Amino acid sequence: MLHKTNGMFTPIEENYLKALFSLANSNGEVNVNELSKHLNIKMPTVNSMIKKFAEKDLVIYESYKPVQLSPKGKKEAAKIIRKHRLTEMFLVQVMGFGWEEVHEIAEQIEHIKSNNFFDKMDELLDYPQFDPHGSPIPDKNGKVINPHFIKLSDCKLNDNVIIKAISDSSNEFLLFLNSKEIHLGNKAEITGIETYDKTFTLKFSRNKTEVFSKLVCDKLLVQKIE
Amino acid sequence: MLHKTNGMFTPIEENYLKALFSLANSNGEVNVNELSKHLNIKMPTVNSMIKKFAEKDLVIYESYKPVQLSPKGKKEAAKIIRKHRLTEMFLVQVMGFGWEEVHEIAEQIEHIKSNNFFDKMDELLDYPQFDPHGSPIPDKNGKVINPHFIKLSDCKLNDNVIIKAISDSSNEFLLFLNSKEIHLGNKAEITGIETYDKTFTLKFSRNKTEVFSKLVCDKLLVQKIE
DNA sequence: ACATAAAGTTAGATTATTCTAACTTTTATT
DNA sequence: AATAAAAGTTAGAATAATCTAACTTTATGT
Ligand SMILES: [Mn+2]
Ligand SMILES: [Mn+2]
Ligand SMILES: [Mn+2]
Ligand SMILES: [Mn+2]
Repeated sequence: MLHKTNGMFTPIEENYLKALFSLANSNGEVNVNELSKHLNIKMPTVNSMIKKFAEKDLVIYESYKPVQLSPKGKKEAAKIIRKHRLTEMFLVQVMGFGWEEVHEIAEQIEHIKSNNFFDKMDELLDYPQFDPHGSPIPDKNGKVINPHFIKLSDCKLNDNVIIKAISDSSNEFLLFLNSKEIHLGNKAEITGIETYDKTFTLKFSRNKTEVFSKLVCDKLLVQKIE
Repeated sequence: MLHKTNGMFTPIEENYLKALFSLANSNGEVNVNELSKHLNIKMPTVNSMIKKFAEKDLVIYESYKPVQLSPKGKKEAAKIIRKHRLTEMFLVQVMGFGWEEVHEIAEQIEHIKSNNFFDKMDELLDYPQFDPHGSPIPDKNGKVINPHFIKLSDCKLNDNVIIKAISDSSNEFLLFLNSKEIHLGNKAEITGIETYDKTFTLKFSRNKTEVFSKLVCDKLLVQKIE
């Protein structure tokens, strides 16, 4: 048989690639230990997969050093993240799921082998730039834009902001936001900042004011307006 | 660890179950050999899976005899077929795919583990009874209705029929029907039957008459009207 | 009925992914 | 610097799904 040449990965390999992409620090490095914890797979297993990836030139790797996705690996990872985020957007916009329901399903659908399928989603959604949690959707070539949103907690008194994304998409946080009826795109003015504990008061409209702890404000990514 | 109790199958097991369901003859029996050919998996491999299925009470099996799905196995198979057919309908109706494009994608999506996902499809499609090829969609409990459509080739001169389903969903046949602009739901009158070779002439409307070979008429399933 | 062919089974090997236990290297702490 | 802890590796085994080769049973065709 001819040796495998092209970019066809198993769902398992795809999950490793995504994890490597997400966990990369500013130098693009990932510790085997972090990867192991993130994937909930023991270190020796992760170690063998890393070695396999090094063979396939998906990562740059030397024993006892952190791993780094190669340009090729980064591109492949971004393509899978694209499928994940497109799927989440599709599930919310077309199928009517809540943003707290989509991650688990997208985690599976991202592995479907059919470019047509994801192209059709893209078309139906009119080529969205962001997923339902405000994360950017990589393009078909694996290029990701960096929208440089800022943390709400880094804003000043009287700033006017739009909520653009969240840095924690856990069920608990999403359900918390649901309970306060906070959605991406909401505009608000910062009408108070408690200096003692950095609690923010936000005025969304005449009849809607909310008080958020620093914990929450750290997770809300915004853009200033005006 | 506790032993696995409930109905959670691997995609591979699900494909075996579906194949057993589809290949069953009138007595519900399937030969290992047919199964092997259908799945494109060698007989010894199929043999071991059958034995595993027998352990799990999904099939009734004795050495050197044909296999039979148990009631439990039949129910599980029908649930997967339900997901396959719902998906095909969704891909055509909601996403705008052609009926010749959906099978391969559905073959993968049928394995997604999320009842919510398929329930949402069902709801969006308003609880369809048939897939895009006219095959009945089993209900949530694995119950399948038998619509007893008849072969066009079994109809008589001057019969009026509606095309309800096709018994061959191969790409070639679907593209042939596309080229003639034949769709499910089309009505026609049989205006001619060549006795020599059973070629049918069908009048679809004032300006549309088609001549179909017996090969084609055998694959078109219809309902008589009036 | 006997021989051959077809279908089905068993045995043993292979690949992918995972684990635990034991070992090595690197990092942190006294 | 010595030691302990953490991180990383290696070795060896397990499971699921697959294969080929060899064997057995059943069916078929004279
Ligand atoms: Mn997600
Ligand atoms: Mn995944
Ligand atoms: Mn199909
Ligand atoms: Mn399938």
